[in-house]
Amino acid sequence: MAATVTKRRARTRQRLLDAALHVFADEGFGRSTVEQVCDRAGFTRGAFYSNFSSLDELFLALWEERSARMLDDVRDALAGIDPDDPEAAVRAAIDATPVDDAWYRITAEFTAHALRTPGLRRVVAAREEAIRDAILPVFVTALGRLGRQVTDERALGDALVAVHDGTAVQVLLQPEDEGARTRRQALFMNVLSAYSTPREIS
Amino acid sequence: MAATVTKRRARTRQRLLDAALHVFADEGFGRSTVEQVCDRAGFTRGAFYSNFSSLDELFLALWEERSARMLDDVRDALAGIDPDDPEAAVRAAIDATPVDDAWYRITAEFTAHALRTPGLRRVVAAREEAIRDAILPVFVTALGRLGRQVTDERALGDALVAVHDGTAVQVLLQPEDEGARTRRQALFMNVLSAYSTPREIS
DNA sequence: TGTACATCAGTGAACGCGCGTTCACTGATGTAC
DNA sequence: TGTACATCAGTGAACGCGCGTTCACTGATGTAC
Repeated sequence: MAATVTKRRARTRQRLLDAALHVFADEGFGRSTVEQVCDRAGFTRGAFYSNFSSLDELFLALWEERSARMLDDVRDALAGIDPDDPEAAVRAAIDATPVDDAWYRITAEFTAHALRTPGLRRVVAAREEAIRDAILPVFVTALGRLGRQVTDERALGDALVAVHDGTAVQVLLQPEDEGARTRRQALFMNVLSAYSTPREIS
Repeated sequence: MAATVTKRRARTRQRLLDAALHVFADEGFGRSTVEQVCDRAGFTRGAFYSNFSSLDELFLALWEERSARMLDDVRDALAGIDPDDPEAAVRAAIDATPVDDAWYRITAEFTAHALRTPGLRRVVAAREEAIRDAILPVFVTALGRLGRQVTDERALGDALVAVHDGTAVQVLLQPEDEGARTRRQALFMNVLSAYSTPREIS
Protein backbone atom coordinates (compact mmCIF):
# COMPACT_ATOMS: atom_id res chain seq x y z
CA MET A 1 0.00 0.00 0.00
CA ALA A 2 2.95 2.29 0.63
CA ALA A 3 4.01 3.00 -2.93
CA THR A 4 0.63 2.44 -4.56
CA VAL A 5 -1.34 5.55 -5.19
CA THR A 6 -5.01 4.72 -5.30
CA LYS A 7 -6.79 5.14 -8.61
CA ARG A 8 -9.13 7.69 -7.12
CA ARG A 9 -6.20 9.87 -6.15
CA ALA A 10 -4.63 9.67 -9.58
CA ARG A 11 -7.95 10.62 -11.19
CA THR A 12 -8.36 13.62 -8.92
CA ARG A 13 -4.86 14.78 -9.65
CA GLN A 14 -5.44 14.49 -13.37
CA ARG A 15 -8.74 16.36 -13.23
CA LEU A 16 -7.02 19.17 -11.34
CA LEU A 17 -4.30 19.33 -13.97
CA ASP A 18 -6.83 19.41 -16.80
CA ALA A 19 -8.85 22.14 -15.10
CA ALA A 20 -5.69 24.16 -14.49
CA LEU A 21 -4.83 24.16 -18.18
CA HIS A 22 -8.08 25.93 -18.98
CA VAL A 23 -8.02 28.27 -16.03
CA PHE A 24 -4.42 29.32 -16.66
CA ALA A 25 -5.09 29.82 -20.36
CA ASP A 26 -8.20 31.90 -19.69
CA GLU A 27 -7.06 33.98 -16.75
CA GLY A 28 -3.30 33.88 -16.95
CA PHE A 29 -1.28 31.95 -14.41
CA GLY A 30 -0.71 34.88 -12.07
CA ARG A 31 -4.36 35.78 -11.95
CA SER A 32 -5.55 32.22 -11.39
CA THR A 33 -6.61 31.09 -7.93
CA VAL A 34 -6.74 27.74 -6.20
CA GLU A 35 -10.48 28.21 -5.92
CA GLN A 36 -10.97 28.69 -9.67
CA VAL A 37 -9.04 25.53 -10.46
CA CYS A 38 -11.03 23.53 -7.91
CA ASP A 39 -14.36 24.92 -9.06
CA ARG A 40 -13.56 24.01 -12.63
CA ALA A 41 -12.45 20.51 -11.64
CA GLY A 42 -15.46 20.02 -9.38
CA PHE A 43 -13.60 19.70 -6.08
CA THR A 44 -13.33 21.66 -2.89
CA ARG A 45 -10.12 23.45 -2.07
CA GLY A 46 -9.13 20.79 0.44
CA ALA A 47 -8.69 18.34 -2.42
CA PHE A 48 -6.17 20.65 -3.98
CA TYR A 49 -4.01 20.83 -0.87
CA SER A 50 -4.20 17.08 -0.54
CA ASN A 51 -2.51 16.81 -3.95
CA PHE A 52 -0.34 19.88 -4.37
CA SER A 53 1.35 22.25 -1.98
CA SER A 54 1.00 25.39 -4.09
CA LEU A 55 -0.15 26.73 -7.45
CA ASP A 56 3.50 26.96 -8.47
CA GLU A 57 3.91 23.24 -8.00
CA LEU A 58 0.75 22.57 -9.99
CA PHE A 59 1.95 24.86 -12.76
CA LEU A 60 5.24 22.98 -13.02
CA ALA A 61 3.46 19.60 -13.02
CA LEU A 62 1.05 20.82 -15.68
CA TRP A 63 3.77 22.20 -17.90
CA GLU A 64 5.91 19.07 -17.61
CA GLU A 65 3.00 16.78 -18.38
CA ARG A 66 1.75 18.78 -21.34
CA SER A 67 5.10 19.56 -22.88
CA ALA A 68 6.14 15.91 -22.56
CA ARG A 69 2.89 14.86 -24.22
CA MET A 70 3.45 17.39 -26.98
CA LEU A 71 6.93 16.03 -27.50
CA ASP A 72 5.50 12.51 -27.80
CA ASP A 73 2.92 13.71 -30.30
CA VAL A 74 5.64 15.27 -32.39
CA ARG A 75 7.67 12.05 -32.24
CA ASP A 76 4.64 10.05 -33.34
CA ALA A 77 3.85 12.40 -36.18
CA LEU A 78 7.44 12.28 -37.36
CA ALA A 79 7.60 8.50 -37.10
CA GLY A 80 4.70 8.21 -39.53
CA ILE A 81 6.49 10.21 -42.20
CA ASP A 82 7.51 8.56 -45.46
CA PRO A 83 11.22 9.24 -45.99
CA ASP A 84 11.00 8.24 -49.65
CA ASP A 85 9.09 11.41 -50.46
CA PRO A 86 11.49 13.91 -48.87
CA GLU A 87 9.65 17.06 -49.87
CA ALA A 88 6.40 15.84 -48.37
CA ALA A 89 8.37 14.69 -45.34
CA VAL A 90 9.71 18.17 -44.77
CA ARG A 91 6.26 19.68 -45.10
CA ALA A 92 4.78 17.12 -42.72
CA ALA A 93 7.56 17.69 -40.23
CA ILE A 94 6.99 21.43 -40.28
CA ASP A 95 3.28 20.89 -39.62
CA ALA A 96 3.96 18.40 -36.81
CA THR A 97 3.87 21.05 -34.11
CA PRO A 98 0.59 22.86 -34.44
CA VAL A 99 0.25 26.44 -33.29
CA ASP A 100 -2.12 26.20 -30.35
CA ASP A 101 -3.36 29.44 -28.86
CA ALA A 102 -4.01 28.27 -25.30
CA TRP A 103 -0.79 26.30 -25.11
CA TYR A 104 1.22 29.21 -26.46
CA ARG A 105 -0.10 31.50 -23.73
CA ILE A 106 0.78 28.98 -21.05
CA THR A 107 4.26 28.35 -22.41
CA ALA A 108 4.97 32.06 -22.72
CA GLU A 109 3.99 32.64 -19.12
CA PHE A 110 5.82 29.59 -17.90
CA THR A 111 8.98 30.63 -19.68
CA ALA A 112 8.79 34.10 -18.15
CA HIS A 113 8.12 32.47 -14.79
CA ALA A 114 11.09 30.14 -15.27
CA LEU A 115 13.40 33.02 -16.15
CA ARG A 116 12.78 34.55 -12.74
CA THR A 117 12.82 31.28 -10.79
CA PRO A 118 16.40 29.96 -10.69
CA GLY A 119 15.65 26.23 -10.53
CA LEU A 120 13.14 26.31 -13.36
CA ARG A 121 15.33 27.83 -16.03
CA ARG A 122 17.23 24.60 -16.56
CA VAL A 123 14.02 22.58 -16.65
CA VAL A 124 12.71 24.62 -19.55
CA ALA A 125 16.07 24.65 -21.31
CA ALA A 126 16.30 20.85 -21.05
CA ARG A 127 12.83 20.34 -22.50
CA GLU A 128 13.67 22.71 -25.34
CA GLU A 129 16.75 20.63 -26.10
CA ALA A 130 14.72 17.42 -26.08
CA ILE A 131 12.32 18.91 -28.61
CA ARG A 132 15.21 19.99 -30.79
CA ASP A 133 16.80 16.56 -30.66
CA ALA A 134 13.52 14.87 -31.54
CA ILE A 135 12.88 17.05 -34.55
CA LEU A 136 16.37 17.27 -35.95
CA PRO A 137 17.03 13.73 -37.27
CA VAL A 138 13.90 13.76 -39.39
CA PHE A 139 15.03 16.88 -41.20
CA VAL A 140 18.58 15.62 -41.52
CA THR A 141 17.54 12.38 -43.20
CA ALA A 142 14.92 14.09 -45.38
CA LEU A 143 17.55 16.55 -46.57
CA GLY A 144 19.92 13.67 -47.11
CA ARG A 145 17.47 11.97 -49.46
CA LEU A 146 17.27 15.23 -51.34
CA GLY A 147 21.01 15.04 -51.80
CA ARG A 148 21.82 17.72 -49.25
CA GLN A 149 24.28 17.60 -46.38
CA VAL A 150 23.57 19.45 -43.12
CA THR A 151 26.59 21.55 -42.21
CA ASP A 152 25.98 22.15 -38.51
CA GLU A 153 23.31 20.02 -36.89
CA ARG A 154 23.24 21.84 -33.58
CA ALA A 155 22.86 25.17 -35.31
CA LEU A 156 20.10 23.88 -37.58
CA GLY A 157 18.22 22.45 -34.60
CA ASP A 158 18.36 25.68 -32.66
CA ALA A 159 17.38 27.62 -35.75
CA LEU A 160 14.32 25.46 -36.38
CA VAL A 161 13.13 25.82 -32.79
CA ALA A 162 13.72 29.58 -32.86
CA VAL A 163 11.86 29.94 -36.13
CA HIS A 164 9.02 27.86 -34.79
CA ASP A 165 8.68 29.94 -31.64
CA GLY A 166 9.17 33.28 -33.34
CA THR A 167 6.69 32.69 -36.13
CA ALA A 168 4.08 31.15 -33.84
CA VAL A 169 3.47 34.53 -32.20
CA GLN A 170 3.07 36.20 -35.57
CA VAL A 171 0.54 33.63 -36.72
CA LEU A 172 -1.44 34.00 -33.49
CA LEU A 173 -1.31 37.79 -33.51
CA GLN A 174 -2.70 37.99 -37.05
CA PRO A 175 -5.18 35.13 -37.30
CA GLU A 176 -6.95 36.83 -40.21
CA ASP A 177 -3.74 37.11 -42.26
CA GLU A 178 -3.34 33.88 -44.18
CA GLY A 179 -0.01 35.15 -45.48
CA ALA A 180 1.59 34.80 -42.08
CA ARG A 181 1.30 31.02 -42.33
CA THR A 182 2.69 31.00 -45.83
CA ARG A 183 5.67 33.12 -44.86
CA ARG A 184 6.23 30.85 -41.88
CA GLN A 185 6.45 27.83 -44.22
CA ALA A 186 8.79 29.68 -46.55
CA LEU A 187 11.07 30.70 -43.70
CA PHE A 188 11.40 27.08 -42.60
CA MET A 189 12.33 26.09 -46.14
CA ASN A 190 14.86 28.88 -46.42
CA VAL A 191 16.49 27.91 -43.15
CA LEU A 192 16.67 24.28 -44.18
CA SER A 193 18.51 25.12 -47.36
CA ALA A 194 20.72 27.73 -45.68
CA TYR A 195 22.02 25.11 -43.25
CA SER A 196 22.72 22.42 -45.83
CA THR A 197 24.76 22.16 -49.01
CA PRO A 198 24.35 19.96 -52.09
CA ARG A 199 26.37 16.80 -51.54
CA GLU A 200 28.95 15.82 -54.08
CA ILE A 201 28.34 12.47 -55.71
CA SER A 202 31.05 10.15 -54.53
CA MET B 1 -5.84 74.82 -16.54
CA ALA B 2 -8.20 72.43 -18.28
CA ALA B 3 -5.78 70.69 -20.62
CA THR B 4 -2.59 71.32 -18.64
CA VAL B 5 -1.51 68.47 -16.48
CA THR B 6 0.55 69.77 -13.59
CA LYS B 7 4.19 68.80 -13.51
CA ARG B 8 3.74 67.08 -10.17
CA ARG B 9 1.09 64.83 -11.64
CA ALA B 10 3.23 63.90 -14.61
CA ARG B 11 6.14 63.05 -12.32
CA THR B 12 3.97 60.85 -10.13
CA ARG B 13 2.62 59.03 -13.14
CA GLN B 14 6.11 58.45 -14.45
CA ARG B 15 7.37 57.17 -11.11
CA LEU B 16 4.48 54.73 -10.95
CA LEU B 17 5.31 53.47 -14.44
CA ASP B 18 8.98 53.05 -13.58
CA ALA B 19 8.14 51.19 -10.38
CA ALA B 20 5.71 48.96 -12.26
CA LEU B 21 8.42 47.86 -14.69
CA HIS B 22 10.48 46.46 -11.85
CA VAL B 23 7.59 44.97 -9.92
CA PHE B 24 6.14 43.28 -13.00
CA ALA B 25 9.54 41.94 -14.02
CA ASP B 26 10.24 40.60 -10.53
CA GLU B 27 6.84 39.21 -9.60
CA GLY B 28 5.13 38.70 -12.90
CA PHE B 29 2.24 40.88 -13.94
CA GLY B 30 -0.48 38.62 -12.60
CA ARG B 31 1.13 38.32 -9.21
CA SER B 32 1.81 42.04 -8.86
CA THR B 33 -0.41 44.17 -6.66
CA VAL B 34 -1.32 47.83 -6.61
CA GLU B 35 0.27 48.02 -3.19
CA GLN B 36 3.63 46.65 -4.38
CA VAL B 37 3.80 49.19 -7.20
CA CYS B 38 2.94 52.05 -4.84
CA ASP B 39 5.41 50.91 -2.18
CA ARG B 40 8.17 50.75 -4.74
CA ALA B 41 7.29 54.17 -6.14
CA GLY B 42 6.98 55.67 -2.67
CA PHE B 43 3.28 56.56 -2.81
CA THR B 44 0.15 55.46 -1.06
CA ARG B 45 -2.47 53.50 -2.94
CA GLY B 46 -4.68 56.55 -3.29
CA ALA B 47 -2.11 58.09 -5.63
CA PHE B 48 -2.42 55.09 -7.89
CA TYR B 49 -6.18 55.42 -8.25
CA SER B 50 -5.79 59.11 -8.88
CA ASN B 51 -3.71 58.23 -11.97
CA PHE B 52 -4.93 54.86 -13.23
CA SER B 53 -8.16 52.98 -12.93
CA SER B 54 -6.67 49.49 -12.80
CA LEU B 55 -3.44 47.50 -13.03
CA ASP B 56 -4.47 46.49 -16.54
CA GLU B 57 -4.53 50.09 -17.62
CA LEU B 58 -1.12 50.67 -16.04
CA PHE B 59 0.27 47.59 -17.76
CA LEU B 60 -0.90 48.82 -21.15
CA ALA B 61 0.50 52.31 -20.53
CA LEU B 62 3.81 50.82 -19.40
CA TRP B 63 4.08 48.53 -22.37
CA GLU B 64 3.23 51.26 -24.86
CA GLU B 65 5.71 53.68 -23.34
CA ARG B 66 8.56 51.19 -23.15
CA SER B 67 8.05 49.54 -26.49
CA ALA B 68 7.78 52.94 -28.17
CA ARG B 69 10.99 54.00 -26.47
CA MET B 70 12.69 50.79 -27.56
CA LEU B 71 11.57 51.43 -31.11
CA ASP B 72 13.05 54.93 -30.93
CA ASP B 73 16.31 53.52 -29.59
CA VAL B 74 16.48 51.09 -32.47
CA ARG B 75 15.79 53.90 -34.95
CA ASP B 76 18.57 55.98 -33.40
CA ALA B 77 21.03 53.11 -33.43
CA LEU B 78 20.21 52.39 -37.05
CA ALA B 79 20.48 56.05 -38.04
CA GLY B 80 24.06 56.11 -36.78
CA ILE B 81 25.13 53.26 -39.01
CA ASP B 82 27.62 53.83 -41.80
CA PRO B 83 26.10 52.49 -45.02
CA ASP B 84 29.46 52.51 -46.77
CA ASP B 85 30.63 49.56 -44.71
CA PRO B 86 27.71 47.23 -45.37
CA GLU B 87 29.02 44.24 -43.44
CA ALA B 88 29.57 46.29 -40.32
CA ALA B 89 26.17 47.88 -40.90
CA VAL B 90 24.48 44.49 -40.87
CA ARG B 91 26.28 43.49 -37.71
CA ALA B 92 25.39 46.78 -36.03
CA ALA B 93 21.77 46.45 -37.08
CA ILE B 94 21.56 42.96 -35.63
CA ASP B 95 22.95 44.22 -32.35
CA ALA B 96 20.61 47.20 -32.28
CA THR B 97 17.96 45.39 -30.26
CA PRO B 98 19.63 44.07 -27.17
CA VAL B 99 18.28 41.00 -25.40
CA ASP B 100 17.04 42.37 -22.11
CA ASP B 101 15.93 39.85 -19.51
CA ALA B 102 13.41 41.98 -17.62
CA TRP B 103 11.91 43.42 -20.77
CA TYR B 104 11.60 40.00 -22.36
CA ARG B 105 9.61 38.73 -19.39
CA ILE B 106 7.26 41.68 -19.54
CA THR B 107 6.75 41.41 -23.28
CA ALA B 108 6.09 37.69 -23.06
CA GLU B 109 3.45 38.21 -20.43
CA PHE B 110 1.95 41.16 -22.20
CA THR B 111 1.69 39.23 -25.44
CA ALA B 112 -0.03 36.35 -23.66
CA HIS B 113 -2.29 38.87 -21.97
CA ALA B 114 -3.05 40.53 -25.31
CA LEU B 115 -3.90 37.20 -26.93
CA ARG B 116 -6.70 36.73 -24.44
CA THR B 117 -7.89 40.34 -24.42
CA PRO B 118 -9.60 41.09 -27.74
CA GLY B 119 -8.80 44.81 -27.99
CA LEU B 120 -5.13 44.37 -27.16
CA ARG B 121 -4.20 41.89 -29.86
CA ARG B 122 -4.24 44.57 -32.56
CA VAL B 123 -2.23 46.94 -30.39
CA VAL B 124 0.60 44.44 -30.10
CA ALA B 125 0.38 43.44 -33.75
CA ALA B 126 0.61 47.10 -34.82
CA ARG B 127 3.68 47.72 -32.67
CA GLU B 128 5.30 44.60 -34.09
CA GLU B 129 4.68 45.93 -37.60
CA ALA B 130 6.19 49.29 -36.69
CA ILE B 131 9.33 47.58 -35.45
CA ARG B 132 9.55 45.54 -38.62
CA ASP B 133 9.15 48.62 -40.80
CA ALA B 134 11.81 50.49 -38.85
CA ILE B 135 14.37 47.72 -39.17
CA LEU B 136 13.76 46.62 -42.70
CA PRO B 137 15.07 49.55 -44.80
CA VAL B 138 18.45 49.45 -43.08
CA PHE B 139 18.96 45.84 -44.08
CA VAL B 140 17.61 46.40 -47.57
CA THR B 141 20.07 49.23 -48.29
CA ALA B 142 22.97 47.42 -46.63
CA LEU B 143 22.28 44.37 -48.76
CA GLY B 144 21.97 46.64 -51.78
CA ARG B 145 25.46 48.01 -51.21
CA LEU B 146 26.67 44.44 -51.08
CA GLY B 147 25.18 43.95 -54.51
CA ARG B 148 22.21 41.92 -53.32
CA GLN B 149 18.54 42.42 -54.11
CA VAL B 150 15.86 41.59 -51.54
CA THR B 151 13.26 39.36 -53.14
CA ASP B 152 10.31 39.86 -50.76
CA GLU B 153 10.62 42.71 -48.29
CA ARG B 154 7.57 41.86 -46.24
CA ALA B 155 8.73 38.28 -45.86
CA LEU B 156 12.25 39.32 -44.89
CA GLY B 157 10.89 41.77 -42.31
CA ASP B 158 8.68 39.16 -40.68
CA ALA B 159 11.52 36.66 -40.77
CA LEU B 160 13.92 39.02 -39.02
CA VAL B 161 11.43 39.78 -36.26
CA ALA B 162 10.61 36.10 -35.82
CA VAL B 163 14.28 35.17 -35.65
CA HIS B 164 14.90 37.94 -33.16
CA ASP B 165 12.08 36.83 -30.88
CA GLY B 166 12.77 33.13 -31.21
CA THR B 167 16.48 33.33 -30.55
CA ALA B 168 16.10 35.81 -27.68
CA VAL B 169 14.51 33.10 -25.52
CA GLN B 170 17.32 30.70 -26.31
CA VAL B 171 19.97 33.21 -25.36
CA LEU B 172 18.18 34.00 -22.10
CA LEU B 173 17.57 30.36 -21.22
CA GLN B 174 21.25 29.48 -21.62
CA PRO B 175 23.14 32.51 -20.37
CA GLU B 176 26.24 30.44 -19.79
CA ASP B 177 26.32 29.13 -23.36
CA GLU B 178 28.23 31.65 -25.45
CA GLY B 179 27.45 29.57 -28.55
CA ALA B 180 23.80 30.56 -28.40
CA ARG B 181 24.72 34.14 -29.26
CA THR B 182 26.99 33.05 -32.06
CA ARG B 183 24.33 30.82 -33.59
CA ARG B 184 21.87 33.67 -33.28
CA GLN B 185 24.20 35.90 -35.31
CA ALA B 186 24.71 33.18 -37.89
CA LEU B 187 20.99 32.61 -38.25
CA PHE B 188 20.44 36.30 -38.97
CA MET B 189 23.12 36.18 -41.65
CA ASN B 190 21.67 33.07 -43.20
CA VAL B 191 18.20 34.59 -43.33
CA LEU B 192 19.54 37.76 -44.91
CA SER B 193 21.18 35.86 -47.71
CA ALA B 194 18.24 33.47 -48.14
CA TYR B 195 15.90 36.40 -48.80
CA SER B 196 18.15 38.18 -51.28
CA THR B 197 19.86 37.31 -54.55
CA PRO B 198 23.02 38.66 -56.19
CA ARG B 199 22.02 41.50 -58.47
CA GLU B 200 23.04 41.41 -62.09
CA ILE B 201 25.28 44.24 -63.20
CA SER B 202 23.28 46.42 -65.56
C1' DT C 1 7.38 90.39 -6.27
C1' DG C 2 3.98 89.39 -2.73
C1' DT C 3 -0.39 87.92 -0.87
C1' DA C 4 -4.95 85.67 -0.88
C1' DC C 5 -7.59 82.32 -2.76
C1' DA C 6 -9.04 78.24 -5.59
C1' DT C 7 -8.17 73.98 -7.25
C1' DC C 8 -5.69 69.96 -7.57
C1' DA C 9 -2.96 65.81 -6.11
C1' DG C 10 -1.73 62.67 -2.97
C1' DT C 11 -2.69 60.97 2.12
C1' DG C 12 -4.14 57.59 5.17
C1' DA C 13 -7.78 55.39 7.47
C1' DA C 14 -11.68 52.40 6.87
C1' DC C 15 -14.43 48.77 4.89
C1' DG C 16 -15.16 44.41 3.18
C1' DC C 17 -14.36 40.64 0.15
C1' DG C 18 -11.90 36.97 -1.85
C1' DC C 19 -9.00 33.66 -1.15
C1' DG C 20 -5.11 30.83 0.97
C1' DT C 21 -4.57 27.60 4.36
C1' DT C 22 -5.88 24.45 8.11
C1' DC C 23 -8.26 20.70 10.21
C1' DA C 24 -11.72 17.75 12.44
C1' DC C 25 -14.85 15.05 9.96
C1' DT C 26 -17.13 11.35 6.94
C1' DG C 27 -17.69 8.64 3.19
C1' DA C 28 -14.89 5.79 -0.20
C1' DT C 29 -11.46 2.45 -1.09
C1' DG C 30 -8.80 -1.33 -0.14
C1' DT C 31 -7.36 -5.45 2.77
C1' DA C 32 -7.56 -9.52 5.75
C1' DC C 33 -9.86 -13.40 7.08
C1' DT D 1 -17.87 -14.02 -2.24
C1' DG D 2 -18.96 -11.69 2.03
C1' DT D 3 -18.06 -9.14 6.21
C1' DA D 4 -15.40 -6.26 9.45
C1' DC D 5 -11.98 -3.16 9.92
C1' DA D 6 -8.23 0.22 8.78
C1' DT D 7 -6.63 3.68 6.16
C1' DC D 8 -7.02 7.06 2.82
C1' DA D 9 -9.01 10.98 0.11
C1' DG D 10 -11.82 14.59 -0.31
C1' DT D 11 -15.42 17.66 2.41
C1' DG D 12 -16.77 21.90 4.14
C1' DA D 13 -16.57 25.14 7.71
C1' DA D 14 -13.64 28.43 9.98
C1' DC D 15 -10.01 31.79 10.48
C1' DG D 16 -7.54 35.61 9.18
C1' DC D 17 -4.79 38.31 6.14
C1' DG D 18 -3.79 40.93 2.17
C1' DC D 19 -5.35 43.82 -0.84
C1' DG D 20 -8.69 46.51 -3.91
C1' DT D 21 -11.37 50.37 -3.64
C1' DT D 22 -13.40 54.55 -1.61
C1' DC D 23 -13.41 59.04 0.40
C1' DA D 24 -13.09 62.96 3.60
C1' DC D 25 -8.99 65.37 4.42
C1' DT D 26 -4.70 68.43 4.03
C1' DG D 27 -0.83 70.12 2.08
C1' DA D 28 1.07 71.54 -2.62
C1' DT D 29 0.62 73.98 -6.80
C1' DG D 30 -0.94 77.43 -9.63
C1' DT D 31 -3.53 81.91 -10.58
C1' DA D 32 -5.32 86.61 -10.11
C1' DC D 33 -4.67 91.01 -8.56
